[in-house]
Amino acid sequence: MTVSYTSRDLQEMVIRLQRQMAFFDDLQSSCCGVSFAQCHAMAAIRQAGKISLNDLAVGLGLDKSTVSRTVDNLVNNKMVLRDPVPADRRCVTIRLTAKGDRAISEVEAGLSQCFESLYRSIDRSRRAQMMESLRILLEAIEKTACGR
Amino acid sequence: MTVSYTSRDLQEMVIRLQRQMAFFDDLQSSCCGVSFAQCHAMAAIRQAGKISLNDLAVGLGLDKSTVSRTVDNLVNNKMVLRDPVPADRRCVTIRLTAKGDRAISEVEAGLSQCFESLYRSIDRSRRAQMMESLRILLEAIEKTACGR
DNA sequence: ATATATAGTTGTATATCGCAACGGTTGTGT
DNA sequence: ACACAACCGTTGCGATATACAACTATATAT
Repeated sequence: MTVSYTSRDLQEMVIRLQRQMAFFDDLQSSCCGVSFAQCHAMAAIRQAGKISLNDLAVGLGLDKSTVSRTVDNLVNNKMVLRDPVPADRRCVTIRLTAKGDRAISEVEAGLSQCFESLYRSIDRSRRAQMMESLRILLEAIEKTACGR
Repeated sequence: MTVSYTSRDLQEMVIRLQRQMAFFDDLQSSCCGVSFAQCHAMAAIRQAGKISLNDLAVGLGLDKSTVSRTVDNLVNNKMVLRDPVPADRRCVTIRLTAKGDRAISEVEAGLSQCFESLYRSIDRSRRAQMMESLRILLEAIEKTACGR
C-alpha cells in the first residue's frame, strides 16, 4: 500500500515546520537579555571577528540605519564595541565585548543543545534518510525561484 | 559507503530551511497590499467564516489589543468588517469583505502555486520518502520540549 | 443587587524596520 | 590641485507589530 501525497501535503508540512521553528527564534531572544535581531547581529559579528557597519548590514540583509541602531543598543548593553578605523575615518569596526561573546556563546550553546535533543529523539535508522530528504528539499527550494 | 551525520548538520539544515521559508512570509506580505500580520489574520478569519476578536486573538496567539489594531487597519483597507452581535453586545464578529476575500484568496493561490512548483521539482521517486521524513521531523520537534 | 467575569478599545511603551537627508571622508577625473 | 562623485555612518521621520495595563460596556453568578 503506497501512500499518495500531494503538493498540498507538502505545503501543510512546511508551514507547520515553519511555525515550530519560530520557537527557535524565541529561544534565541528570550534567553540572554538580547532580542532576536540583536542576537542575529551578534552572531554575525562573532563570525566575522570584527566587521564594518556596512558589511554587517549587507550580511544581515538590513538597512544600515536599522543596524546602526541595533548596534547602539548593543553598545549600551556593553555587548559590542564601536572602534574608529584610523585608516579610513568614515568607517567603524564592530566587535564583541567579553560579555557579548559570553552571551552569544550561551545562546548558541542552547540552540545546539536543543538540536542535539532533537537529533537524538529521531530514530537512528531514519537519520540518514531524513538528512538526505532535507538536503533535497533545500536544494529544491533554493532552485524554485517562485517570484524571487 | 554510509554518510555520517551529526546534530550540527541537522541544525544547519533546519536553519537554512528557516531562512528560505522566510521568503514565503515575504511572498504573503508583498503581494496584495497587506502585511504579513494582516495576512495571517485574514487567513484565520477566512477559515472561520466569521469570528470574534477574542477568538481570533487566541487563534493567532496574540494579544487582543494587537489584533484589535490589526483589524482596525484591515477595516480601513476595506478588507474586513466588524459587525455588532445583537445577542451579546460586548462582542463583534469579524468577517472578510469581497475585496478581502479576493485578496487572501490571491495570496493563498500564489502560495499554493509556489508549493506546487516546489513539489513538482522534487524527483517523483523521492517524494514519499521526503514526506515521511518531514512527518517524523515534525513529530520530533513537537515532542522535544526544549524549554517550551 | 452586587460582585465578578468577559469583550473589546485605547493609552503607553518597546522593538524592528526602511527611506531620505545629512555630515564627514575618501577617491577620481581632468 | 580641485571639484565632484562615491561612500560610511548617523539621525529624523514614519510605519508596523507587539504587549501590558487601564478602562468601558455588557453579561453572568451568587
